[in-house]
Amino acid sequence: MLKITRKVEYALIAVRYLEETSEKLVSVNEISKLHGIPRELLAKTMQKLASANIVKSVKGPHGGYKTTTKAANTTLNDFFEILEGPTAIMDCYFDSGCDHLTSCNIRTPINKINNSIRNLFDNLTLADIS
Amino acid sequence: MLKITRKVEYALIAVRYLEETSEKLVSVNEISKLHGIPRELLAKTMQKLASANIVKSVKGPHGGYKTTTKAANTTLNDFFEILEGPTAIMDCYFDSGCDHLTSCNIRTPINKINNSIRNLFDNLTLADIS
DNA sequence: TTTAAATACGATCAAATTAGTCGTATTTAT
DNA sequence: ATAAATACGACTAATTTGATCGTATTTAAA
Repeated sequence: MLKITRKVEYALIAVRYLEETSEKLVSVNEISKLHGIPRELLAKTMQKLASANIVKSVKGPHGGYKTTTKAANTTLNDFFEILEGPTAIMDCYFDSGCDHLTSCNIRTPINKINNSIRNLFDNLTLADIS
Repeated sequence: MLKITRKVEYALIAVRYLEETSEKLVSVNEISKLHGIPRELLAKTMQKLASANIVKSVKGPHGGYKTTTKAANTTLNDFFEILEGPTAIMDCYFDSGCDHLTSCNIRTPINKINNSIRNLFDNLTLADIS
């Protein structure tokens, strides 16, 4: 519970590395070798960041990624959701295929926890945690 | 990521049910049937809460559980840790069997996220989310 | 214009975590 | 004695997460 996934870990590592070497294009290969991250997994992660405009991708030889201006201001909530879909402490929050809704006595607690976490991550940007 | 586990879910349901019917002893059987929770799993969960003094157990016929005075003031952090062990967003926080420590560029971010979450859950009690 | 280095993306396999079950022991009111 | 309850460890099943593979696409440079 409450562990971040590898995807998020790798994405954080990559974004921070890109910020350090800003301007220059950096390939997945380089990051993967330097930080001992499985290449293909990092590649997919970068693709998600690219389609959310956190990083810009350039194909072809000497291609790679660099951060966009958007990167630093991205909230943790957005960052997490880009990589793993909606953030919620329980699935019933979205799915609502729960059988026990009538007898459910933890809706209020779950909502409160949820809102607290969301509020926390909505107010922390990547820059804030650097 | 950031999902609560069934153990926590079941524990919350049980504690809230016990609070409603306070004073009276309630058996695992009753809670499990009423809320459609696997009996044995709930039983183990209650045993953890009992050994942490969140609830008091009474054995024998007409035995069961009831909440202690400690229950309502328990922080979410304690509650989660009783059920699942130390809360941290990454294992390297404890294990520190990480190979990449020298090249690790996300220690600061991880620490900041960790502290934020811990701070959040240290300042929310079971009573607060009711 | 071919080649090689890069991203893009879906499918599949492996590993780890979480959820649930089972068996047996212990306590205790009746 | 018996039955209803908690206590607890071992085991199995299901789900989620992590990693790999194959193939397509783009594009700089020989």
